[in-house]
Amino acid sequence: MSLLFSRQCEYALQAVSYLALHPRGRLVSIRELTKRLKIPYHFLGKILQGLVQKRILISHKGHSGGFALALPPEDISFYDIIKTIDGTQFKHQCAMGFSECSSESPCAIHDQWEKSRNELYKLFSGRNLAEMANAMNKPGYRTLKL
Amino acid sequence: MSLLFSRQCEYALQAVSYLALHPRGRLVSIRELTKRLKIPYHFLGKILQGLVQKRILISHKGHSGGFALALPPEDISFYDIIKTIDGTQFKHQCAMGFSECSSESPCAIHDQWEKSRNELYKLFSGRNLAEMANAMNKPGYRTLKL
DNA sequence: TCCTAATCAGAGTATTTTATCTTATTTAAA
DNA sequence: TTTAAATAAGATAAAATACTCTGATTAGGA
Repeated sequence: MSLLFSRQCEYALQAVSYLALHPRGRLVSIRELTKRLKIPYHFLGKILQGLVQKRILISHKGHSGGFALALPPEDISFYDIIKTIDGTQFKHQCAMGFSECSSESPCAIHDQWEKSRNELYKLFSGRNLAEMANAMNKPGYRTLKL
Repeated sequence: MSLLFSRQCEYALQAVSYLALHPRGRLVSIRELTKRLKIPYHFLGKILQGLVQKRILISHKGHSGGFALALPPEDISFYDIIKTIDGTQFKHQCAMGFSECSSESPCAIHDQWEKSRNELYKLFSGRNLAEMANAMNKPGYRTLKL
């Protein structure tokens, strides 16, 4: 089971991060992405297709084609990806699964969870892909490098 | 899609919270629980069966049977429930889905996510059901009351 | 021009999760 | 002692998610 996001969404975040490490406009093939990220080939194809339709990525068919960010990395946040794939439920959902949970009618852990959730929301929406890429290029980071 | 935990786990947390509101040892039927919590009858039956096998609950068959906490509510935390149903992945898992993510080989958001995750872990493991029940009995709380 | 390496698109399959059905068993109360 | 109200347990169904396959289209390069 995945934790915060669906598999699809996790894969999308990974792929988009990888694209952000490349110079603007440079096309990266599904082949390269799936090899590097260990994601099933056709599954990633589908996911990226979706992001093209949502105008987050662009793609070129044919020989030496591939995918690239549609916008400058400064203008894309993780949350932009998350909401196109998993929707916006992240901002509202109760941790215990109560549908009617709110500050007027809270569950036993409503306030604390809301606090953590807001911090996470800030993390995902407040930083753009350029900042992410910078962080990944610093010496300590090793998970995703060109 | 559920967020932090599986549906099963959410239902279990709801049910166990409801049991904690009752006097120690008082049996509550599946019927009452599912009515009160709007959980599918047989599905909750299965879930509670599992918690009985894990010795978190006790059950009595037959007329006026039902379920109750196996231990004093002071000795049960949300995390006790979570780990029997969803396992312990919550404590380790990377938000971006990288399997090799760690402080030695972190992803772009590793540190911040770890911080939030630890706070959440404290929330779920550091408070017991008695404290939860107290919180739920205070005036402001309305989601779950007897 | 023709071949090959790509994505595109949609259908199809597999797996996991969620939910239901059915029958058996237990037990308190009438 | 009978009956009704419970849980136990296994089988099955439905839905959601994850993944695969295939054929079409596109476009660069030999």
